[in-house]
Amino acid sequence: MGSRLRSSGRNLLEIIYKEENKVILDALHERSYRKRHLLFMPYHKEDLVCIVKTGKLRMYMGLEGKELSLSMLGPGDIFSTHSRAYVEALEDTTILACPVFKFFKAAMERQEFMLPLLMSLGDILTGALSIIERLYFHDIDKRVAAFFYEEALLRGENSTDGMRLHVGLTVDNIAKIVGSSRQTVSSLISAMEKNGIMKKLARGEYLITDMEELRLTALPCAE
Amino acid sequence: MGSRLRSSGRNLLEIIYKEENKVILDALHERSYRKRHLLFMPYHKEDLVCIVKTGKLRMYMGLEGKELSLSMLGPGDIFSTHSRAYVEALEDTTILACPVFKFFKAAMERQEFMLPLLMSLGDILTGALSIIERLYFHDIDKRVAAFFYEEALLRGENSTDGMRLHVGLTVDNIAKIVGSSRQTVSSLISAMEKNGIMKKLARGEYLITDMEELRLTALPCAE
DNA sequence: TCACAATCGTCGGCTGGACGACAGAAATAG
DNA sequence: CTATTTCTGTCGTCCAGCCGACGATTGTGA
Repeated sequence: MGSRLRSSGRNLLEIIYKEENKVILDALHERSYRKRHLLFMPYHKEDLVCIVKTGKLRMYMGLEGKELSLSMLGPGDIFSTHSRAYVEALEDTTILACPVFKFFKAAMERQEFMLPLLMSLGDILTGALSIIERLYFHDIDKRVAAFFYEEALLRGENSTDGMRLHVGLTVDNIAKIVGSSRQTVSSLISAMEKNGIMKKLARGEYLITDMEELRLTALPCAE
Repeated sequence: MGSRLRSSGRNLLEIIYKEENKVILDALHERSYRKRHLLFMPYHKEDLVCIVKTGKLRMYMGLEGKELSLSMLGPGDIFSTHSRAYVEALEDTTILACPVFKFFKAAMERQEFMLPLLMSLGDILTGALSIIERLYFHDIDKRVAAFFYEEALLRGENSTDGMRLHVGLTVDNIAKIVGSSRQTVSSLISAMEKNGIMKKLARGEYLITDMEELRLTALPCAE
């Protein structure tokens, strides 16, 4: 998901497991959590930098029952606890955590690590700007279409009757990602089926029957 | 403006002008622009890091006549051109610019600079998350009240009849900052006057007559 | 100083989309 | 396997706030 707050890549994990970058790995401590565990609340008092080792996390903001998913984090992704976001485990997960300043000191000694780290931070900021842009400038029909279009580009599989897409998310989950209500997203998916663009096969499974029409619907939200 | 995309401080300027950090200053090139000049368009082809030396810039996103101000940048603030934002000069401005990787190399040699740089990036990301939160979770009346409340905390001046506040922005400018239309912000200001909370003295000048009521109106948007 | 541009307050119409509700279907847990 | 929980599609009501329009006021530049 290109518009999400995450750095894209396993670079960070590969780098810290190199022998010459041992100082960084030594600064990090493993923590494991079970599925559904709420790892961090907003303004967590420990000011940590964390790297996901295995598993999957969801970072989101919430207020009065309403939620906005900021990102789905996987292995190699980095995040900090000094923010107003919740972090929950979507599956059993292991992270590598370190107090911020200790992390900085270690990172400062390894240029090989520092550059991808900065690039990761840059990616996260780009993702935040993308969320802002979408929420402010684009209506929800564009945002939903863009969501599916981008998912299809990333993980769609061609088949005889169209492009199969295993999203692995419920309609409610998708709604929290695109910043809308479940009911609205549901009816938009229904409309796309009526328009011959996409068909819901089962929970989390879709068939995109007209990729070009989906792209046009998503414009200019997805480009 | 606490919720804006800017790092708060002159640290970066002070640091790069120290003799021992000459390598960083040598990497930066001065560029000057007149008031109203559009410095950078979205996806500017030069991938630059810039630090404001003097003057004032506005960074904003725009689409089809609609704009959202992301931040007001002043001396010591840092930004990059690799983004989907426009950058315009609000007054005559001088910036120090450098290609990203060259900047990184120089910064990597000076730990004294690197830490405040990372903290600046952290501040910018915090600001982005704050914008997301406000746009998504709070109605416009809260956002407007929060805007004035925070401005008052920063630069309000006590007087006999209340707190004088020189914002220096038109209603239209404020609307672009809080993410709304001029008409809506105007009518909200009018309502606050009717409710005895704040009074508009002149363009960009306000008198806050009930700071506590303003704070309550702004909750939970401003905390 | 004057002409013009920018700013502004106000009104009313319109719309995007949230959301409660409900019945049915699918998945999960014991 | 069964009971329970989660998910879902659909409908209809409601409302936050956008936006065109217009006349008045203020600020700027020559």
